[in-house]
Amino acid sequence: MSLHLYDTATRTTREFHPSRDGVASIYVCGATVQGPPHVGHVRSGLNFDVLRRWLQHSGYDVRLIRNVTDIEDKILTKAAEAGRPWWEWAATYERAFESAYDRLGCLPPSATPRATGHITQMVELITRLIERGHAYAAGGDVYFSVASFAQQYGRLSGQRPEEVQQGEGALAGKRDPRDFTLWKAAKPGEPSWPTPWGEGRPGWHLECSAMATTYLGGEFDIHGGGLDLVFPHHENERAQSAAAGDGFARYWMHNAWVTASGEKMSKSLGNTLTIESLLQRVRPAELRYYLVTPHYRSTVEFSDAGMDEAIATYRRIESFLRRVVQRTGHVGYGTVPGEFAAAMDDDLSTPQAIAAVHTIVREGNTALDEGDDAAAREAAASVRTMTDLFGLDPLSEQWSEETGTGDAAHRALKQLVDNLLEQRQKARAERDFATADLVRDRLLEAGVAVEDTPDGPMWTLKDG
RNA sequence: GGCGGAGUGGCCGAGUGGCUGAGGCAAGGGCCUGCAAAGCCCUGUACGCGGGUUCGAUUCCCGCCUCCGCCUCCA
Repeated sequence: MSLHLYDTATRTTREFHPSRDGVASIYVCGATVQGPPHVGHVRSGLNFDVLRRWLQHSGYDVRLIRNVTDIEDKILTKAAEAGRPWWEWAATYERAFESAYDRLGCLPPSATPRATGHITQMVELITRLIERGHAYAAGGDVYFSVASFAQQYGRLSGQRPEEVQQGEGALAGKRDPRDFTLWKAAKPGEPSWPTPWGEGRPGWHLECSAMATTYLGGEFDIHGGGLDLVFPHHENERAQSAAAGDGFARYWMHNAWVTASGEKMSKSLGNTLTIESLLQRVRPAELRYYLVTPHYRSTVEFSDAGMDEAIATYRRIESFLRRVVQRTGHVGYGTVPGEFAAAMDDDLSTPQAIAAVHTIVREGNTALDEGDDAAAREAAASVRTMTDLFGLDPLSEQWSEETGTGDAAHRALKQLVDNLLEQRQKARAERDFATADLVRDRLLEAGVAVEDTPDGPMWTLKDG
């Protein structure tokens, strides 16, 4: 089976055929950098990171563009309220998003273009639209004429052009309430750029069309983003680009929400959970496991119980790999079982793919118990590869406990613990279990959990 | 009002016209273990409600109930 993806535009699952052989081009709507990232924002980044990894594994040269919206009403408002320059505000949260993606193990996109760096391309796109009769300038603003594109408008989101309303309200120069803004005339004190229609700044949707085609060409493969972007954002992007004569995206993918108490997590509801606060109590890999394991089109109801379950499950996989390393030394990468590949090819059915991981983990544990080291190693190698496709390989540089602890400090700790464990082993050999247990309790108090295995004691840092 | 998604065992969460409700978590029993932990094995009266189609529906069709989302900035 080859890769099939659910396409929002056709509401069907279609076989993936890239526009250029061997290359997969993806444009993902990234962050509007107006505040700190929360779990929901990051879920989107994570979902598309998994898609990207799977495409790469399938042999594609992946071009992934994830934009940064760094000019927009809210950024201006919030920065003004805080008495800070808007560009500093945007840069601050852009770094916060970068850091969150990074800590959660997202591979860096091919590029992360900013809206403010592509004004020229936007002006050019507007010019094309005006020439073709799909846009008009009015008093320094420029609008897209929905009526001029009515036969295609609304198809992505299933709206009827007659029913559509844009939220922008009745602006002065708008000829039709359904029209939307491509370019906004500058108000006094606002940042602005010169254009043939006067000083102004980008409208909401224009930047994505301009950036996507700048980097990926007039026609590209996948356009992704959160479900809430389908209308009006993506509908309008598509209209702009198609009206300008570009083929634009061939597949539209949308990830579902992270909810809290049944409601969508959003800033306006004030029920957001920032990455910053979450990572104070869970390890990044565990949070990633929680967000990446459910299907990307299913809502994730965020809960502590759910998080705890993810932690327990991830640790089961992790401890299997640790056991194998302890027994047999370094474990490399292996092959992916057919069920795993089939699940991933079926619109990234991650729940079934992860079930395949668990099956191999169980088989590998059994092999360990039976002393079949070769089988255990093979299972472990397979598990590493599968989890790596989720960005979760517990033995990877990114997640293994050896990193991030500070080398000298970690070496010292390792030596101290190993010494104590040596003493404990001696006590155990002499059947002095009181001493052995005392050592174990002391270590646990210090945050080091010890487990005895047939291959000797294993220890891990207990967090929290 | 327009468009769309969802309701499966104690919990999370797949899936299918009948064969064994995938997988995980939790629980109970067992094996292993100095103890603990981990691991392995075994155990589970499900598919929101009411109709219909069918030899047979959780799965298809109709109606209803409940929850959620987009249509205003939003991943």
